[in-house]
Amino acid sequence: MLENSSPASSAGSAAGHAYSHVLTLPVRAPRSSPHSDGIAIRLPGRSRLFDQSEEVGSTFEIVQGAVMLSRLLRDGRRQIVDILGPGRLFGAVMSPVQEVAAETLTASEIRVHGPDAEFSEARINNELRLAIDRLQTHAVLLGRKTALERVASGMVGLAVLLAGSRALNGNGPISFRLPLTRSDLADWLGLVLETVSRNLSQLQKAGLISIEKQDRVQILDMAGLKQVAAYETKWI
Amino acid sequence: MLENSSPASSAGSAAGHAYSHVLTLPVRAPRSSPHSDGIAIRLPGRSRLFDQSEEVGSTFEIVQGAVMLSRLLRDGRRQIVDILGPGRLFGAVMSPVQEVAAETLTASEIRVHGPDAEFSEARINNELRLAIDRLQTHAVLLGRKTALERVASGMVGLAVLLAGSRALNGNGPISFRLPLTRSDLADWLGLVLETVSRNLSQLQKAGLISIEKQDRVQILDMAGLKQVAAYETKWI
DNA sequence: CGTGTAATTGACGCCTATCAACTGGGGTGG
DNA sequence: CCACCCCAGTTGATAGGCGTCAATTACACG
Repeated sequence: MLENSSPASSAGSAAGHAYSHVLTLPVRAPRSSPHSDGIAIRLPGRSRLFDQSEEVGSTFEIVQGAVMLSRLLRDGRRQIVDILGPGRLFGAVMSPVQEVAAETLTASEIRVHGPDAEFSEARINNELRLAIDRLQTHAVLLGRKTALERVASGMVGLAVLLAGSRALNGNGPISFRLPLTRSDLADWLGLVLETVSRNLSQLQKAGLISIEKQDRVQILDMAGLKQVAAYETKWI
Repeated sequence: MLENSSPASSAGSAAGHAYSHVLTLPVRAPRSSPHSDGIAIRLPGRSRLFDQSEEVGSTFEIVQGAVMLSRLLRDGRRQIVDILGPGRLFGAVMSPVQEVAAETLTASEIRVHGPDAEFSEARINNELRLAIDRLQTHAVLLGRKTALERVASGMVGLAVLLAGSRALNGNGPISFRLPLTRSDLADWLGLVLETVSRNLSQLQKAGLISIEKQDRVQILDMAGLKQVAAYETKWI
């Protein structure tokens, strides 16, 4: 027979979650008038917005903060498929049947729009196209980059997300708090957490970044980091 | 210093292309009246529709056949990010600035719509959402599946694309011609061509598929294949 | 029938996963 | 306020899966 040892090892990182105090808030569509532009709610980090395969009628708009979208295989393997920052939409408008789970990474302000909320088609199309572009970029990372390139790419991407796109070109040192655990990073970059840790250390030894207190990241040489990341020229 | 040996090995499979007689047809927007529903053209397999980073004003609609979208890293590493079948749209409407190259896989009939073509917003949104769903599914494959699972998933996906979605549930043997070389499959599944070949052989030895003349595929046990593929239940 | 390219298969090596021990930082309770 | 605990993170040793290199076979096309 055909022995296929599916590595359900990363299941541990998916099931037993990083933060035990995850609040699963019953976020539901606001009962307000139609055509409202939604109510804004404040959520702590690690709040579950909705689960994979859950029926979701609302569309969510990130006012500030960050949200990750992830998929699970039945044996528990997890892939974080996207990470979103301010301005981005997700939820009902982005996919009729939810195929992902959504969770805040940092304390966030999220605007919740009911099923009858009116977005301009141009806005929706634009958001959908942005999502496709990010997913295609990530496919290249997952399919064709080495572990070191992935980790470097991840740091560049998070710097842009958390410190603004000026991070890409400005040459002052950029710093931000890592809102992802090593296990999250691994599930985003298609690695295991030890490999993420090792390669972060390597980037640090090379003088490209520095990490303090495990989650304070400072990018010391953005140009060098992008080069290691095999970063595509046209981005953002 | 930081030694990063980027595996530009798959460059060979990207640069020196599989079929040397690729015709780069100057497909341009039809000069016909606005609001036309486009002209249909017939193309042989391996016709390049547009290149990565090329300015493309037209939107393409697959009447019949199949098209692959791919991205290249500067060192030549290639990732096939999506494979499309009849009914699908790609080109201008799908992304304002092209970030992918598009090439037919099989002899195809493609409808070319000029920049001012009118698609219903619902149609466009639906196409964009489908693309996102496929890309998310592929991210799970690239980030979290083993080589055997990837190859099995690829065969299931191609069966659906080339033999219709009835392939998924019907229990008669499904057969189709593989329109991808082993090198293409590798660039799609995030592997090298030898690994693809080995795992196809393994699926064959397990009695799940059979391959004749290198490109005649027959799926003998779809249920078993889906199981090996770690195929998600809700699909198509 | 001969040639060129794709595909298969084998041998080997390396990168990343796995397993395990240890370290560090934050929170809590005495 | 400090000591302890718990869990995230780091680092090392080892293993294994997939990539690499190379030789052979199969197939398509003249």
